Amino acid sequence: MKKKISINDIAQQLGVSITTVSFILNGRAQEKRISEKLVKKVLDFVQEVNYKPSSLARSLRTGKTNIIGLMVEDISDPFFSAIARAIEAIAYQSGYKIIYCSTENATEKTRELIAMYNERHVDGYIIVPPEGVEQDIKLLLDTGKPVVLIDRYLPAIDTDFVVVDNEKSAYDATCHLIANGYKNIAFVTIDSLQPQMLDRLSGYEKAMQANGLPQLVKEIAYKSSEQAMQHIAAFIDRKKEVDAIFFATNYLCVSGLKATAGKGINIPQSIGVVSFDDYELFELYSPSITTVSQPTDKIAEHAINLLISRLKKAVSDKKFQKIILPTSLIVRKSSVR
Amino acid sequence: MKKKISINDIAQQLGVSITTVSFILNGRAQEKRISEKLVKKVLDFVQEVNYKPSSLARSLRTGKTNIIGLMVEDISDPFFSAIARAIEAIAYQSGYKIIYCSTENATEKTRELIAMYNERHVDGYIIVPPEGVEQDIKLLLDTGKPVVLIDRYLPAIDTDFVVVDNEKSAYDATCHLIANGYKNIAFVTIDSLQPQMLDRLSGYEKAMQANGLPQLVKEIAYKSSEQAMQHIAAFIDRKKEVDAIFFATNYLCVSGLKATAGKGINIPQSIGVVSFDDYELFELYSPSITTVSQPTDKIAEHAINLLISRLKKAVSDKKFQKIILPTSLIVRKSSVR
DNA sequence: GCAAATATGTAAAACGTTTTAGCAAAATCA
DNA sequence: TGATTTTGCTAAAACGTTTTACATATTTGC
Repeated sequence: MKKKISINDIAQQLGVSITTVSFILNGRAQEKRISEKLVKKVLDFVQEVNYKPSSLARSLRTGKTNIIGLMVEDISDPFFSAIARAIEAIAYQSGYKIIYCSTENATEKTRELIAMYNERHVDGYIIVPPEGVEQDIKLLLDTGKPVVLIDRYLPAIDTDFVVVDNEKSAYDATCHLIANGYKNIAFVTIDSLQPQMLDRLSGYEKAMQANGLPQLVKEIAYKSSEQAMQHIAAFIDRKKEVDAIFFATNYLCVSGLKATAGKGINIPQSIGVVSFDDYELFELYSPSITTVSQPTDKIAEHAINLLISRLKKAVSDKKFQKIILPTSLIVRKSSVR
Repeated sequence: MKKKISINDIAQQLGVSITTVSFILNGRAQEKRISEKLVKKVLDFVQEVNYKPSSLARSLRTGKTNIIGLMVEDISDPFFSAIARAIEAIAYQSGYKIIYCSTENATEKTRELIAMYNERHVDGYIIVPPEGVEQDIKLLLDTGKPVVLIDRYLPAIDTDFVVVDNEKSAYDATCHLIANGYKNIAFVTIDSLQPQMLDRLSGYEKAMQANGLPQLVKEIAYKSSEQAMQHIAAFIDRKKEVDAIFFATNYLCVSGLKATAGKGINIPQSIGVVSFDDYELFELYSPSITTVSQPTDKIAEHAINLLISRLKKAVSDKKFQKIILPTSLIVRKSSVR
């Protein structure tokens, strides 16, 4: 079993000092007036023995790890995995690595994960925050670690965030259903106080109100896909008057489709459907499902660039950026009759 | 901005030595005969100031990071993300953290990622290997880092792996189509020499041969979902005699469904469909798609337990485990007529 | 020919842990 | 009482870097 080589070995074998090797490897040779001859000698040798500095030791010394912690709700949700991959790609180009994890929207798990990331000395965070982690995030900010929130923000926390215009998006989507002749439009959401959910609800409510239509909101306590399906099925059975459903998230819509699939309900004739968050399934489903599509690439781009710019300048100008992006309504068959 | 507290601060403020604090925190107090009184005093103080040891410093000293590198082909593919989440869950329970990334099945990217993980001193690896990374993996093994391969193995590398019985699975799935009266069954796969793909092909070939049926294999050079769709569409147009398609991966099948959707082709009447790898879409699609379902939980469980057991015992008994798991055929409407 | 400036490099501290080897005081023994 | 053992704790090295502050040789200026 081979032993890893260290900067010390390099220095010894070449008969120079560790300092010199370090300067050369960090591109400070000219500044430190190391002769070109020696620079070449060292670089060649380093190449030859395939020496890689220990990032552990380097981080210990510099206090920087070049690692960004990314915490999303569920890495297997296509919306979040799309964002994650986009963020990763940009970060790599700037020399940052991403380590990600799924919070499952659970407060306790998230707090533990934050503690773990903090312990691992990640340089900065991009977080999709569940409720109840305000104190933990404040702690990060207090210790000088930049935090960018995405998908939703925490009203109590003053920091950068990137979200979409949830209220307007929901308003527009609801109006689209109304324009297609639907009148008894139900809004199916999760029982959560998170701002993005409240904004979507508010958009729906305003649209219905503006059109003098009755509001019908169903909150699901999301435990599992199976349970959600049953609750939605029961809801549809009970509320015969409903002629359209606006699902507040993609996974609620999937559960909803499973619920209707069993009943032989005709979409879009007997019930119109619109969902938040696009998904490959919605494009291929029969009928295809109309969705509010979030600009995942833009979200990723803004978030990571914002974070990197914070990391670059040690100065923390207290001007936090609150970025609100527009969505696009992708009209498919499920909402047109 | 608060400063992080170190073991040194603890020791100073309590008027004891660093060594003592370290022993107590590592649960070696009794062994080292530290008085209970002092133990309590230290633990209380540590709790009070919420001290967390620097994992960087610890890792530098011990050579262990308690981090496992997980490299899958595409973290946004539901098959891989399911495995990733299961692995993560088990690893956490044993005190290991997972950092994952997507190789995109690209040799160069994977080699860079391996180098990066190595540089970060991860303790062990779980890898879905693309072609051409044999040397890099051999290097890891030579430096004493355990590596478990999943989904596929590398014939040239002797190490642990967990795969499914691809040949038998493909054989059975093909026989299922044959039993339902399909005769001109095409096998659509990617142009890859990876063993799991060759095994699936081989299973198809043997089944067709055993039943005296003509073989028709279409290899797609997978670049993008869009391109794959066009190639499959062209293939279907050209080969009018084909009455069933067996897709070798889930993403090929999705492209295939997009291709047929445009043509008004009737599944399962005019063309039967079976896919490798289950997927939520396949359950909800009309008609629902028959799939070869891989036991993602079992794969994850075996892989992580194998790796952890290697990490626990420094002894490397050269007996590598080659685990081959069975799949299950989930029969849905797309293949029954 | 001598001081000053420049060129080329290095010693050593620091980052925050773990761990080996050992020391002083108290307790036990004979 | 003096030798030995036990108890309770600690000094210092090591892990592999970065960086500050300085050292030595050579060249330049006059």
